[in-house]
Amino acid sequence: MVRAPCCEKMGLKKGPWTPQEDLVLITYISKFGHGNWRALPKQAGLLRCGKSCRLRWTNYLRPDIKRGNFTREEEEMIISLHEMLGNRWSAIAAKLPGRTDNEIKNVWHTHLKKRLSSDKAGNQGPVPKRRKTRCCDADADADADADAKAAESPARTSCSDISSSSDVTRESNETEIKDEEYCLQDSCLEGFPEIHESFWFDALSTDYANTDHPLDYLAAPNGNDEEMSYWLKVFMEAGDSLQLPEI
DNA sequence: AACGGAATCAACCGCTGCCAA
DNA sequence: ATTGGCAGCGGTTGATTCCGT
Repeated sequence: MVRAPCCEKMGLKKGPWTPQEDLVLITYISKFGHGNWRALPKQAGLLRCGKSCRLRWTNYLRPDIKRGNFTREEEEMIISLHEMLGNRWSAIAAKLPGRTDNEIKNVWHTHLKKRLSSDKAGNQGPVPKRRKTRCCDADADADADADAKAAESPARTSCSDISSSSDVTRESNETEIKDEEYCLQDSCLEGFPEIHESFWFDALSTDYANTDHPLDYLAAPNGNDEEMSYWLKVFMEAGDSLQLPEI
């Protein structure tokens, strides 16, 4: 097999995602889904490889992700599932709605492994000092909010269950678009113009820039499908010859 | 207040398996 | 049966944040 060139060699960006990139990705996937990760960044105007986009979406941006501290019950579940399944993090994540394999893997390595070893030694394991995501959960209240929001989410599926974003976007936006129409065959993508990265960035609102998380803005009281369409229109109208594709 | 070590977690790397040609 | 392209997975890394001194 021939390995695809790495992002760096292709002149693609690496490292932490900016809120602007997040918004571009969320907006694009909400509107068009992600049938083809490899084609997505180009179509959306992102200087990222498809792999990076997929990871960002599945581990961080999906609307059904449950953020905040793991509950004791979740931790116990991870431990027992790990006994059965081993390091099959995606399989474990499938049993824990709203949790990603990456997150579970991190928790295992940082908390649970230590706790287990200290339990075996007969100690009460050290209580995790903190768990704070970098841009979502500023404190415990935020954690609680995140949990509450997650609980309100109509249908949370695990990372592993998501092979197409259409489930998520459809349900969250209450649209009735069929899979065939929503999935990104190349023909579907043709309607979406290729946009230079700077175009999106220039079009961003300050409101969005002041939120902690892209979804905080998009999931705000007005954050619905119409909101998405509105922003897309704003973006499109900022350009000269760009048009919303027909879906 | 400043510093250094520890903890955390987002993101990357590289491999595997699946599928279509 | 073989090859190439892709998505997904698990391991690992490195930047950031926290906490104790």
